[in-house]
Amino acid sequence: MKILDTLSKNEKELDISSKVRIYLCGVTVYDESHIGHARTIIVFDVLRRYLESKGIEVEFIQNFTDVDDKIINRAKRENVKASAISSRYIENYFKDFDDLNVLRATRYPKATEHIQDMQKLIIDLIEKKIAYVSKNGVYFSVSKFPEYGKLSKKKIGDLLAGARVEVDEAKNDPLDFALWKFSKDDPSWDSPWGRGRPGWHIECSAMSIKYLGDNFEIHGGGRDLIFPHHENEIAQSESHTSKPFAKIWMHVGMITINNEKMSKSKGNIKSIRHVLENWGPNIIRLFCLSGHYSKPIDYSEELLQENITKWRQVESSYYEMKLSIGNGDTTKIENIISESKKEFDSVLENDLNTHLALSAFFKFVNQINQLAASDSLTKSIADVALPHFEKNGKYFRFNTSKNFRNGN
RNA sequence: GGUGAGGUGGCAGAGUGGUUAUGCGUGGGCCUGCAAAGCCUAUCGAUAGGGGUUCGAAUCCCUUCCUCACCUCCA
Repeated sequence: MKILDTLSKNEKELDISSKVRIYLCGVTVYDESHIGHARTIIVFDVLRRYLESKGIEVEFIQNFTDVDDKIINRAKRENVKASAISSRYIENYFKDFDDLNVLRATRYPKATEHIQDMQKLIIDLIEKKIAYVSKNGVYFSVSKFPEYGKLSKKKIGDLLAGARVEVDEAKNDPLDFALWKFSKDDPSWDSPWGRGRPGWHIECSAMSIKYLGDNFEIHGGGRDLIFPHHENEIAQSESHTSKPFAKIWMHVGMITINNEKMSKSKGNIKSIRHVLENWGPNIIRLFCLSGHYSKPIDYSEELLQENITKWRQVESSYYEMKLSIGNGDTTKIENIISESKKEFDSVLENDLNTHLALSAFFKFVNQINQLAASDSLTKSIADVALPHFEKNGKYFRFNTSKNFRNGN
């Protein structure tokens, strides 16, 4: 299987010689998840299901960032502990994503439960003189990692010219980023350097290495994480292990509304709960998979509506197969299925092109509906076609059986 | 300003040198008590503009314009 690797800018062959280890940067749990989160996670869900369907073992780790300024601010505003906020939205997360039929990850490590692991990593970086302690915390010294910028293709000089880096006299260099921030407020832990909390990026380095090792197969997330988050993760992790961090960096495009990124500040967020209530899980999954994962998808009623039409066709074919009777020749359907399988696999093997995979599936569905319309869909055909239908459907994890009023 | 990704029919989305797939939409028809769904059939492009390479370009090169993302937290 080939996957577009952000770092090398090439499609790279996924190593399936043994278990495939995937680390996906999850969400910061300070509010409801939105449809953009859903897209990234659904794309990885399909990747994972596809690999597993091929008999490949997948270890899938997805973190929760449960220590963060946004969580702390919200906790202050509501006058509760930060942990109350994060546990509320973790619960919320599982509710949303279970309803979206996303398989649970192998493990959901939380930042707050890996403070020791992060501190160990920071200690190592300080010993290597790549990190330093200053007035406000511990910082990573970007100048000690010559390859800094290799993922996002940024040059250090350009970054400085951007002049948007925060000015902080406690840092040796404006580009340096925090590994540990001193603070005595609510979520804080003792450390060799003083009480405080971890910086954002260090958790993913510490947890991915802990659970997946130094050099795992795929590290993923939304495109917006490329810089600075993943860039910083590479700097920390590779400085620590002296090995290439992830073999493939896979980034999922943004969901936009009127061609603008969904974001809190623009107030154009569509929460998963909202979309779920209005359209349901199948339509959301179809919508999220309707374009290539690396490109943006524009959220619109029109596109969702189109997916409703498609979903009805799928439902209809399932219903027809379930209700079919009689015997008949199955060679034609066997050929259709074998074509469909071939096409389905080959487009997914080619950088997980879910849009084309869905096309292959819809083509098959349409064939079934044609047979049904001409009264030639027999039970013997359905017996051959249903397993294929269900297998395809499983990759996308559509909810079928529940929805059929006349289903057996 | 820097970096990256793009600009293909009303919309979505393939196609990396040789009849511009496919789906949605739209028109007509079949089916149906009506509608929806389903099925059949028809229908649309001068592939952002301009130059170049070539027998031949959406596809390669140059150039102009436009869009988005990242450069601050972000899936």
